[in-house]
Amino acid sequence: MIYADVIIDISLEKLDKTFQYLIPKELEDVIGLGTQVVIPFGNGSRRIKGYVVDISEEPKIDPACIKPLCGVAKDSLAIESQLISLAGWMKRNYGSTMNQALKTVIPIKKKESVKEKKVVSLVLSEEQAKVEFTNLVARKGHSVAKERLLAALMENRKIPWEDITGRLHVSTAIIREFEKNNWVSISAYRDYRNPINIDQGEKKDITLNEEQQQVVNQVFAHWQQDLQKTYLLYGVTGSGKTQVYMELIAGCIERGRSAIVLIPEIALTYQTVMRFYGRFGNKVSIINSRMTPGERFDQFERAKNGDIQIMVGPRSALFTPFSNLGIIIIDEEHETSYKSETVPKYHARETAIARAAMNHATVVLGSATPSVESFARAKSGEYELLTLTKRVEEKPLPACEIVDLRQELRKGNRSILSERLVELMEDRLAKGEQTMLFINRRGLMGFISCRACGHVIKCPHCDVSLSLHRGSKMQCHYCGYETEQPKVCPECGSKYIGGFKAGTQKFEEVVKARFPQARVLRMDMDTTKGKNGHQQILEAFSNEEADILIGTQMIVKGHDFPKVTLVGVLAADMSLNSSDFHSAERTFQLLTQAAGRAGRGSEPGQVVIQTYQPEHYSIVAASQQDYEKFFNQEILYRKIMGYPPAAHMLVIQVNGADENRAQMQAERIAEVIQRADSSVICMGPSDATIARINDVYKKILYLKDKDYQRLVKMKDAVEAYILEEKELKDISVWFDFDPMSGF
DNA sequence: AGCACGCCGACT
DNA sequence: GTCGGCGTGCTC
Repeated sequence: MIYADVIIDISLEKLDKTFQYLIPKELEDVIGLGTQVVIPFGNGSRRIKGYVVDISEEPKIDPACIKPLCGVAKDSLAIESQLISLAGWMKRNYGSTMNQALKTVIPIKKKESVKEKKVVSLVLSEEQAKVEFTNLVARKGHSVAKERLLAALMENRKIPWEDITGRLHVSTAIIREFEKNNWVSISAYRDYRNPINIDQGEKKDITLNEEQQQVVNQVFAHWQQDLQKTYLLYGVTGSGKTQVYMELIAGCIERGRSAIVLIPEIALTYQTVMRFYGRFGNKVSIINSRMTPGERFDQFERAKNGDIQIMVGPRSALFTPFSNLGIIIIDEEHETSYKSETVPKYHARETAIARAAMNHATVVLGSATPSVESFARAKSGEYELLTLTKRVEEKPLPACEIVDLRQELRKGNRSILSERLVELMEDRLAKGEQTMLFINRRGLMGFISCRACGHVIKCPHCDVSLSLHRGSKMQCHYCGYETEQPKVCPECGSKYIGGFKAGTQKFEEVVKARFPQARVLRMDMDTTKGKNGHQQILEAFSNEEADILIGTQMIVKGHDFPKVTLVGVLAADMSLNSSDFHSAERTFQLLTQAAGRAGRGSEPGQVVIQTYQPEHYSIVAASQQDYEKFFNQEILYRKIMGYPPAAHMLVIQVNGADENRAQMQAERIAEVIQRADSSVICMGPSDATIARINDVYKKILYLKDKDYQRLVKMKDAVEAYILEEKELKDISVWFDFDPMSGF
């Protein structure tokens, strides 16, 4: 007996679960994941449509209660089926429930998200209505609901559907009856929101340089036979990867296929988007995180209807329902934002390749600093490598210097600004050129510690250091807990307790004090809170309203400031010291990108990297802008240590409010894994880096194996165990394959 | 969403 | 007792 898990019309949140149906023998070959089927539903077995989301041989309920499904729906939408089977793929490979996977793939139509409002309007004339109303009243309280509705309609001839079922509390059966009696009419209307409220960009004719053209030709040549292939476009900063993307997209559209362009959220700026509008006009749509769910939903509808051919957006744009997808481009493919942080914890790169395989489409991964994983695959021939080695207009790479902060300290300079950096900044100020100072705040920064005993002030709920904010308030970044800064150390009573000076705010003060004549701008989470906070600051800096821009990661992503000739990296090792095997890779990427900001205009650029570890290979390679040198060192380290891409990892996180129970269950899960396959390396359980968030304890199991599918099997074994154990209700288990950030 | 079931008050 | 209306809960 083969059963199918069927999800009823996904647009309805209330029926957000699957139902099991028996697959008739003659349909066993026809029905697969994503097939749209007709099923008997509810009392009276009325026939409705649903999608097959899973197939199994085990009945989940009493088999006698399972009805056979009626058949395959004829007018089934190929795109939806495809996205549903993609969701199934994600469920299998990343670990989640089918519903979680479906929700990431298909946006749920909430009431407000589809702007399709049903309105009930009165057909009866005022006199007729009065007559009917008195008739109802004459029944002396037998039809209170009908009275309510009719009275409301007499006051207001048009009432939205939700108001009737909600505010008036009248059931739909009554509205239907009114309609049948021809008392009211029900009308629905919809209109799309259009995010493109910018004027058409000026069209620039782009001519590719020889190298770019060659890369494009290489892909086109392959398209003669087949579109399905994955490329890694490795191009140094400023080599014009975007032009190549656009040429490929144009070629794709000529062939009648659509394109998806993924861009990290942080780089999804006005500038970037305008380049696409400039070239492709109204064929393009965008989605971003600032849009409401409704706006995003509308853009997906436009894609489904074929109104647009190109979708530009962050990770989630991968699920744009194009039926004739031809190419998926992932810009800055090394970015961590391509890995989902919520279950299913999918990676856009792998998922894109899986989706492309369903459409016979091309995937192009682009980066100046490819992830070690991708570059290794390109080297092994799994991806085809395309390279751009020349900067557009042959601009030289900036000159890079490393400053050893240990020596600065020996010289007696306790400031965070080295002598060399100060000297160069003064020079730029005198010449009227701009400086960017980059600070990596994702380290141990801005916390309060005691210099006498070393005690660090932490959040009582989350076990992370509190950071100092304006005034003397201290706040937890995870849960928002706030407290007053203590005057003496709560541990030893020493009064030598204070901030570790290094937040962007603090740093801005230092720079302002050192260069009182300079105009300084700061860009971080605090100053970009407003709607266009980002853009305002970047525009101000671009218009030369400031001499110095201080900021975190967000200032190094893809903005062109021609007047910037000096980039200072304040403490390169900050990211180097995190407890994550990606730390060297992250550092190299950040440094390379920060350096790439210098010398975008006519004047050559200069870069100063301050560090306590000047001999570290990622810093040396970054200063020389030598990716391959870095890669060769890094891949060696990954191989020795058995980290991806040399092996695959699976992190299993066990969450529970009761620490002992979480620990015990984590141990049980470890046993389950050992029993399932003792050759898989399984470590832990141990505490997560942040052992407790919002009073939920997190225990970590960590598996390693060369074979990804073997880890998938371990995940399946754990899932089966959880399903079996009813007493696991109070704990939750998450899977994270090849994690990108710490855990 | 739609359908049955069961409760409740009024009327034969 | 029975009938119609209305709220509630379930649908493999």
